[in-house]
Amino acid sequence: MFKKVLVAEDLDSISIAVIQVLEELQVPVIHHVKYCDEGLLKVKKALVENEPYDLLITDLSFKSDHRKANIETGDGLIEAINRVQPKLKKIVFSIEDKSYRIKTLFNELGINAYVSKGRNSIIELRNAIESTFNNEEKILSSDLSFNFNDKALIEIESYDISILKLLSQGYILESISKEFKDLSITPNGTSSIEKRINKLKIYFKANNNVHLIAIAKDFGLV
Amino acid sequence: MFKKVLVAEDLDSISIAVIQVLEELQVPVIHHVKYCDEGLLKVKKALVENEPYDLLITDLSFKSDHRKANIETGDGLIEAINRVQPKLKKIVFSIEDKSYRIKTLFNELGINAYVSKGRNSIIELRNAIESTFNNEEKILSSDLSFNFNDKALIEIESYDISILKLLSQGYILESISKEFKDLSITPNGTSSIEKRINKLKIYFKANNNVHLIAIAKDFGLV
DNA sequence: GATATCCTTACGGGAATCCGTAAACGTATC
DNA sequence: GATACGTTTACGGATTCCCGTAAGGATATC
Repeated sequence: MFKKVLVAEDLDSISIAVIQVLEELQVPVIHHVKYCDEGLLKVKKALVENEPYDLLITDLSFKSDHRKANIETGDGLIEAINRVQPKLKKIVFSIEDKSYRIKTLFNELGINAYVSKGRNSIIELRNAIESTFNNEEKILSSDLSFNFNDKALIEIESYDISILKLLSQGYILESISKEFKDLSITPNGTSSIEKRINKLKIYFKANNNVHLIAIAKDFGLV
Repeated sequence: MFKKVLVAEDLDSISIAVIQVLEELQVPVIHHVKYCDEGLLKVKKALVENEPYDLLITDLSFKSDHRKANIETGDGLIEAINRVQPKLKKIVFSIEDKSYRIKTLFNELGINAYVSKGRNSIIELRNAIESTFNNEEKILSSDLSFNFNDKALIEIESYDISILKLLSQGYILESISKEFKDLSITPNGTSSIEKRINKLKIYFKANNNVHLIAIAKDFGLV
């Protein structure tokens, strides 16, 4: 079993249960952080001291509070860790259940397992830890039934997300076009952006831009 | 201390910790349900058997799954329980931290305490349970710093929420007007609704309707 | 190099919004 | 009943969105 595990989870009500699982699995060293920044520090320190972690279990969303944080999300934490210890095994334990979000975690951040917080997630988490230890790949908790080959949501790319983000911030077409030109994002003509928004509206069955943003928010895209 | 407590919480990773707290407080009977419907049933059954609960601890949001549910939220559960056992003491334990939402819980559903899930919420929950037992009123966990007398968000009333809801569903002004006429909600002229949307835009510093809905989503108003 | 194809951009008319002003209505007061 | 006041509704012009069509540009194929 794993020898040294780091848990990044802000809610104490949840970390208690996660740590309990690790104890049951007889993990000798279990560390727990409530802030992403702290997590990165611990990983770096462990590397320097030549006693690196061999597993990270992290949440995705962290509450912000009075402390100013450099890294605010689990995504960010993983990204930062990938730069210093890319081979660290990573399990994400989060409430998020949107296939788009989860796929990018596997494909772009190289996580080993995703466990969705739910009614029977503790046993799922336990299984995921064991499977990860046995070098299985792309482990998904069983309540997530989407297919990895499903192209549907992969088609939505970062370009679309950028448009949706700006729309949700109150930008009008012309401003988006200008912003894209400044950032050298192409295509950036108002027409092209308009066309793309149209596709999104068809895809999400949205009546208008207001509706579209409401749906995008529900999907956790922005 | 309380003699019979019902915990309504779908996430097993959280309920473990909540139940642990109740055990530490020496509550002799602790029941736990993962679905709202089940919670209502248990409360009714306990009443019939003349062994009613004396405390409810509930989450607000419950994941939906294959099971078809009549009550889908903690709000709904409390509302239903209020009809059969209005004097039952109620603590809400949720991640929600929007003052608007929390105020309505106290004012309209008569909850006794609100504990926000956070980095030190278990001790807060424990305190809230004890305070509730001692008949203290309107207990808020300490990380929620808003003022009960703060008028700001109280001004947003259900009429505004209705407008925002319909907007977020892709309705145009005229359709909203028609819908309001059907439901006998007044005022229902397109002009009045337009004016109200304008006020909301000013209030939330939104540039346009798209922006407004994005903000409303963030605030958890719709 | 001619042709086809795809992608990007431009343009224009109609619909919905944004925003200010004014009329109609309801209620209270005298 | 006349007046005043606040709320609701109506109207109109400017802006933006919406949606279709078409022109311009790049690339691939022959």
